[in-house]
Amino acid sequence: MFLHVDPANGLAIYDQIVRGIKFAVAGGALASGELAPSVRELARDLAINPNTVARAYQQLQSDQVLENVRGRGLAVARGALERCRKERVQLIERRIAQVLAEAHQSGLSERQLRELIERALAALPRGKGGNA
Amino acid sequence: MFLHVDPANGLAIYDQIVRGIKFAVAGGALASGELAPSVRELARDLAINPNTVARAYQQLQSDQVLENVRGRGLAVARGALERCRKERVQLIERRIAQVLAEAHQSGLSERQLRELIERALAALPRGKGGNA
Amino acid sequence: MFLHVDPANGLAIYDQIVRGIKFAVAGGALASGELAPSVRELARDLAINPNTVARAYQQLQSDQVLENVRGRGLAVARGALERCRKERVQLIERRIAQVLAEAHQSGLSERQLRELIERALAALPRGKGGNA
Amino acid sequence: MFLHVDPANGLAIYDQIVRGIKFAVAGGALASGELAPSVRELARDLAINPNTVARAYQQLQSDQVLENVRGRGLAVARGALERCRKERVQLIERRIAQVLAEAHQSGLSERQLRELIERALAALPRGKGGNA
DNA sequence: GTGGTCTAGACCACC
DNA sequence: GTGGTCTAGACCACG
Repeated sequence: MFLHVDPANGLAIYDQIVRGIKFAVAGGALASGELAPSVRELARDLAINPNTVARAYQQLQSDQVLENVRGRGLAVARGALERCRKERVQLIERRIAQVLAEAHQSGLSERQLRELIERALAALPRGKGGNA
Repeated sequence: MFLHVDPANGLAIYDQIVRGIKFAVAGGALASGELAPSVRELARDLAINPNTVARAYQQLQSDQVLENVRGRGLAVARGALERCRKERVQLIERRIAQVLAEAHQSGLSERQLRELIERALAALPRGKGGNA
Repeated sequence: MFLHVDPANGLAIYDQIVRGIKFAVAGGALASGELAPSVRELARDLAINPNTVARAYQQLQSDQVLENVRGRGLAVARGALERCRKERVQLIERRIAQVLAEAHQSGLSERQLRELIERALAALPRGKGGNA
Repeated sequence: MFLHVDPANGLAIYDQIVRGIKFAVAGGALASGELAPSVRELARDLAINPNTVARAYQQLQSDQVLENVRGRGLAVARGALERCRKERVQLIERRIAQVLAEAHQSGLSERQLRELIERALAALPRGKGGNA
């Protein structure tokens, strides 16, 4: 399964699903035209309320990442790959900028910041990046 | 004034106050024993409800950053400086690690990440850090 | 209902709720994982304002006695039983020590003190203790 | 000085003064007819606000422990000794009963209670009791 | 003047 | 349905 959900994440569950699906599309795990897992199936797999999955899928439709294929389910929309890749970079870029700005404004010097960043980068699991 | 509040920040207002006071202590703007702005004064200055300030101050007391001096107001507690500095670094470290891990897990390579980070660092306002 | 509140107690209502819930956990009336009464329900039962209950529950969360289960309510946290038992004994021990020290310092002899204590113990309702 | 005040006691300062004076009378440190320290003197000695002392003295007058002697100050009233002794015992008795009842109701057995009490009694400073 | 508490009622996001 | 947040206004004790 390409999707994990952590109820204690702080982020809303439905939001984690939205992000998870978008990242799956951006990373190629879900190709254009392919069907996303059904609401019931995903809800069962993640052990969450189907309403929550439905809400996430609704937003993914309004974001034009998924589209309803009558009688078959929800498929990855045409053009979703580019949209998701762009959004992913934008999203991450914005969050990085925000966190760094906040940190800097709190009184830490850029030197101290770089040190923290290097430590964080060193702690990353190896060999997963670069698929997109 | 060493404190700003943005109601559209996503973060709760009372939480922004808590963080703001803690950062002010960590950065030396509020020294041990000094009185924090009174509930009513801060509420007036920030144009928010006194209860919201009171709630923030309440939490700051349970975090041992402020302490009640009966009839005079809330003073910065002994040991608050160290506590706030430690907490500031921990908080920022945790957020940086979280954002980078998320970004990396989303499929970006470390090289791409570094590029985004450099762009964000370059965009920081100069010459404010290093006070602590 | 395992919880009573007396507005004329001197102790703040929200504090009585905090203590009541902790004692309920310590005494086994609320087991780990079980949901505490909802804010609105408890407010209705105790005939007080929901905000007052919410405030108590807020503190119980920061004390790691309750934890938020999104959309379902507040559940007794893991480890809350031990925490509450320990705290109960500490709290009572501290109060007893404080009262006795005060009494002794006020000029009563230990003999007089013991007499008062025996009278108080004799006045206790029988057969309720010993559950923990 | 027969009087100590602890601003971090939780108990209001003026109340600590009231109790302190009453206990001083009950214990014989202040005899009937003797003058209590002046408001200014006591305020200086305890490093507190004169208003606070004045408030305590006001209550002591309404409790008939002190009485105004025109031009000389506040003297211990006739009959104050008996009144204070009685009140002292009542006060302590009530507090002991309350604490023990609370403790017992919280789920502790009488055996556990006795153990806590013995520990507290053992921790008392020796040889001060019995003056009254 | 200070903070502490409580009530009342509103709006929000989430499940 | 759940809790979380904010506003508004009142009353209290304390110094």
